[in-house]
Amino acid sequence: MARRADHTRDELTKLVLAAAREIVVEEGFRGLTTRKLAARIGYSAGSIYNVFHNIDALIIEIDASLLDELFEAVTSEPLPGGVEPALKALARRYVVFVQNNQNLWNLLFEHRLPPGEVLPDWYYPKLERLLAIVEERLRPLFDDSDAAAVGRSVRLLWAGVHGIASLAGTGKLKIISSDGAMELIDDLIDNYVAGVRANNRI
Amino acid sequence: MARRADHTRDELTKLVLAAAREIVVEEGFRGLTTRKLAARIGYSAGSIYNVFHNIDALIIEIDASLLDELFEAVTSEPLPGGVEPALKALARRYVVFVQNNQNLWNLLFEHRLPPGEVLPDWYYPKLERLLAIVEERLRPLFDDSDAAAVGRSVRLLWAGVHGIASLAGTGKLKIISSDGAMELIDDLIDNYVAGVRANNRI
DNA sequence: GATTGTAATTGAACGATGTTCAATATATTT
DNA sequence: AAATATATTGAACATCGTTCAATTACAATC
Repeated sequence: MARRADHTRDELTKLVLAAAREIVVEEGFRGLTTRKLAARIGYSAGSIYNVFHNIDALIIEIDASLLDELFEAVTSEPLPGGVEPALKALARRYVVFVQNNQNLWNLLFEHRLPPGEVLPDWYYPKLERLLAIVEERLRPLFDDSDAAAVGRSVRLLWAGVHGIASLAGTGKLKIISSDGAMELIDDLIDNYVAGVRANNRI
Repeated sequence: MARRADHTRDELTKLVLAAAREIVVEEGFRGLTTRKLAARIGYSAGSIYNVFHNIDALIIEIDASLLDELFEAVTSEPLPGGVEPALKALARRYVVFVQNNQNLWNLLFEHRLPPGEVLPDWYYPKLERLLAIVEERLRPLFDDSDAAAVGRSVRLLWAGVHGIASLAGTGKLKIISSDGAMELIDDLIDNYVAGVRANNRI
């Protein structure tokens, strides 16, 4: 059989992506194989390669859509005023999103590109605009001239929250129960921001 | 061929472990395969399964020895006095160790057990005694009665440093240059500890 | 409408992977 | 010397991602 006209190239792309997400949601990212994917959409494994260069490219696409959805989840409602409340609300939405999308989130953070491969250029802005939300709320704590310090804080908080959520999610370190993650994050924000206030006297 | 007496069971175990570490150091943890491992020690792939239940068990063993070495690296010299200097020194030794053992460290934090499998009981104390070092230095910041708060801080700082080192190491988020990781960690310690001091007034 | 060109789809194949296991050969015990 | 136990192997199994010649349907051209 060849050249069915069941779907356009574009439809097929979306079909593959949707089926891949389903598999990851149901079975985790170890369950995502080309043959299972092909079976689910009623095409052959080879057809996937007509639409994606390889499985890594597929995964990157899923990751990208996840980041878009995180942005959506984090910005859909207005944030409360005040630095700490805003940051805590952001972190809470982040953690809730991660918990609601555990398997997909694991895909995003546990998947490693083969050595030498790099993420496509369009990928990074999706992250940057997430960082920008944090930066906006953090800026009042710093002197206008000290843009470097703000950038540092944003990245530090992002990495910190990621570290907590990651260790809580995998349980690998047995450090943090999933419930306790939010507690730790609140602690981090409370004390870090207090420290910044104290050290910057603003 | 069968039943050579080249090595005792114990020697073979150590041979396998040593060869596995070499491979990971040289090629990253994706390079670690049973056949390559077998070839390097001059045995067949099947022999590895005489000594380790499977590859995951082997990796856990490598992880464990790495944690032991980290403990060694972190405690070999006395820490400076004062909370911030001690914590920063600890973090610095941690980061240096991670940088000096990048591929092995990636193995430790990127390897995931298959769903359902759990780490053996003897694994966790190796982590706990690392956390205990941090806790010892952090305790002066807290009221004696507030043991929960100290525990939170320890785990939070550990997860935060892990998050920073992890994102710096993988470059996946393009957030942090490897050089900048230490800067972020210092920032975290400086401001977090200042915040704890301010909030606890001790 | 017939001919040509283009692009999609497949199934088989390739070289890997982790793991299992009967067969075998050596040590050890009786 | 015979019997038992154990270490070792190599082939086999079921996977995996990926490639590609062959096939077929559609689109463009005449």
